[in-house]
Amino acid sequence: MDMEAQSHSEHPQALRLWLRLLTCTQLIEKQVRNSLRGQFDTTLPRFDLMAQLQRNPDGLKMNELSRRMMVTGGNVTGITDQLVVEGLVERMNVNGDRRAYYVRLTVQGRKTFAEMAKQHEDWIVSAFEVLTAKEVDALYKLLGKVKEHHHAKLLETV
Amino acid sequence: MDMEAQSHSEHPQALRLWLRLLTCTQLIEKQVRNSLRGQFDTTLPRFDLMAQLQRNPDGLKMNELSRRMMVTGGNVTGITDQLVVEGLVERMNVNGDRRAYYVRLTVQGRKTFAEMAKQHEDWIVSAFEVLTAKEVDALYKLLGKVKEHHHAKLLETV
DNA sequence: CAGATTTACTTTAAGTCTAAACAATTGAAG
DNA sequence: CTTCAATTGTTTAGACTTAAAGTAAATCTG
Repeated sequence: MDMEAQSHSEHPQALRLWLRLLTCTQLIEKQVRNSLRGQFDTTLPRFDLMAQLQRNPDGLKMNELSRRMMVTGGNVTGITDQLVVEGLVERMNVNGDRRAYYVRLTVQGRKTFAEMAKQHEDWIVSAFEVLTAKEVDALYKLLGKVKEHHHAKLLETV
Repeated sequence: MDMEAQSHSEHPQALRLWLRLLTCTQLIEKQVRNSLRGQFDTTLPRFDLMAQLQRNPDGLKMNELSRRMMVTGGNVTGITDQLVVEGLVERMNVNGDRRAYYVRLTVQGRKTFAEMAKQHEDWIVSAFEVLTAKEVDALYKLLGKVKEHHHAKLLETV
């Protein structure tokens, strides 16, 4: 029993697809959240922020984090504050711009994230292990079209 | 620039797929949230709850709503309270069980939801209009496998 | 039928997220 | 140089979400 249960047959196929897409994402996301909490006593937003920093060892400015994580700046402020208190990330001044700073992983942050990332990868691989390599690729391409279409629509009215 | 930007090539394809799945879902979901707020001054959770009730005209009990919406009971309590205040849903006693009640749409609720649902359907159809009917079907089936696999995994260890 | 367990729902505390208002700094135009 | 606009980040108010504890009613069990 979930979101897409009982989607009526008169609904266009697009609506059923949307409900299923949402259900799949939520199922996997909930499992990742629970595992992060149970095994590492942390949360998905914290993990996501650290993942961005792991990919950018020199650090990212707040607005860059905000853009990459697709959340508002105020949100990033709060999550960063917590990670700073936990000693996992640090704020560093930007030469020539006293408004901004770089956020980057501390040594402890890199170590902690590496452990989590390994587990996280296993969870994700497990979530899709039912698909063949070809199916993964097909799914990836189809979603790519949807994503590009969304992007194109945004530019349309500019 | 989004979540899946810069996913490193050494990451397994499953991880890239997950980031893209997440990105697609978030893009569409954010657009729906914004439109619901802008055009109807309401939120996605309120809409989702009303959508469940629309499909079940006789009403649903709180735990049924919770299961279908895949959120906790406490959450449903809060959303229902608001919709009751707004006159869009009502609580009705259940014969023979004084702990429970049915939640169902009021006349006003049905009317309001019908207007929103029409728009909502357009937004969703538009999100996937880039795909052919065959592609929609393929995507639907692939996600179905992922969903069933998740379900099967849960039963595994019982 | 009395006590214990389960079920249905609510409340609470804490984290997440947003939009909007705010503060500080930078940069550009006159 | 001065003013004005844009940029960077924070704060605030409000909604959503969860897990866990709490309340009340139903059900099971001896």
